[in-house]
Amino acid sequence: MKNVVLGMSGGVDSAVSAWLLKRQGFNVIALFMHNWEESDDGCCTAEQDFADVKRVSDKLDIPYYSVNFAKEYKERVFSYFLDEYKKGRTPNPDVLCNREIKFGPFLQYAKALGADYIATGHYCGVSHLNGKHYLLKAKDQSKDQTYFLNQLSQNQLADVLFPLADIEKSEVRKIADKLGLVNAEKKDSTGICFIGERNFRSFLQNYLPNQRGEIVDVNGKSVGEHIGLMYYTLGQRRGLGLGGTAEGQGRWFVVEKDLENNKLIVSHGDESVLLSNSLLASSMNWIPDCPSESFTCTAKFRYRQPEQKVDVKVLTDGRISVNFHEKQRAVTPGQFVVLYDGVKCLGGGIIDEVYK
RNA sequence: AGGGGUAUAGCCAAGCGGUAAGGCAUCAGACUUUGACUCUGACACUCGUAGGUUCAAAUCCUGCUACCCCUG
Repeated sequence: MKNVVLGMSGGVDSAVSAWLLKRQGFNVIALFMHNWEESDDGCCTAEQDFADVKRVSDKLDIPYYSVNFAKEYKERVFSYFLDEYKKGRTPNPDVLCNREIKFGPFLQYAKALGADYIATGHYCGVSHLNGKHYLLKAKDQSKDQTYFLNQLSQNQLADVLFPLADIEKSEVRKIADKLGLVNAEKKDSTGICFIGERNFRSFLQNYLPNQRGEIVDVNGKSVGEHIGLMYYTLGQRRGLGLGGTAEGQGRWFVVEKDLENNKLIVSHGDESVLLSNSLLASSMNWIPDCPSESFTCTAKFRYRQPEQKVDVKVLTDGRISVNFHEKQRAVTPGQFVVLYDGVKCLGGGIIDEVYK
């Protein structure tokens, strides 16, 4: 009997994953990760989650353990997260969390425990052909999480199982309900992985100094004050506090950050200034290999966005240039561009430059 | 201290005697394993202020106050 170490979060997805794996004949071991030390009042959600892991594991009659990677998380994910914000970019920590934690120390720990495979409750699939490993989109397109896994290497994908590849989310809920799992109705978790949902501003404020500055419109006219550039991202409209003008109605959007002068540049009503035609991305990861020097495929520039048609060119330094068939709104440096060919996720990279 | 204009929620802004449109912001939900976007809902017993006319005023009249503009 093969051993599978399953990352169990306390949520319904990984719980049902455990049952599915067990039904497939695996010897399932649940492993809960504790990766963030709550220093503030964000009261013990991790403990709550672990309590759910216990109850689910008992119900399914599988052993469970807990492991703490808070140090690794801080060093490999959180530091990057803060660095990006310092540069005025908008990072996606959860992509890194997968590459650096779940498929890093967690994977190694599982192997040390004697795992033949690791598994997670991600909505995505994996397939293997001629020694190559492919990352596939989930059957439930609306929940597909390949975007967050675009940085996984061949080694990281070699021995992983994704039990939810072919199951709709609604089905997962039904199974949990039928099994009588305590988290059958538990709300999906959101917010930064392991850190959770919290007031973004007050959270960041604990780690980064913020400097108030001027908000100016596209013509350079001062229209307000911002509370620190790091709190804003391109295309954002909430939190600006800017009201109506005599010129007409419309919403204000963040168009650009001027780090040098600590100015936030906004546009009123006209969103066309947020549209771009192409981008440059680095830190490319290919799954399994770069298809060719230039090709056409689809891409996402952020999670939960419909795929867009693009032309990709691989540059000599390994970066890629991506041209959009249709202009895209608010493509943002720091976010990942993830490429797809049908159901296959081809990999992705970090957006460095965006061109109008 | 000559003349003219404007004063409606945090910001724009309808209303022109019959019992306060709309937009933005804000807040709350929904959506969401980033940050956003998006969607839904809430949001002026009151119209600068004090009086007056009227069955009835934000709407008409008068005084006051504030701001703006023009001429001195």
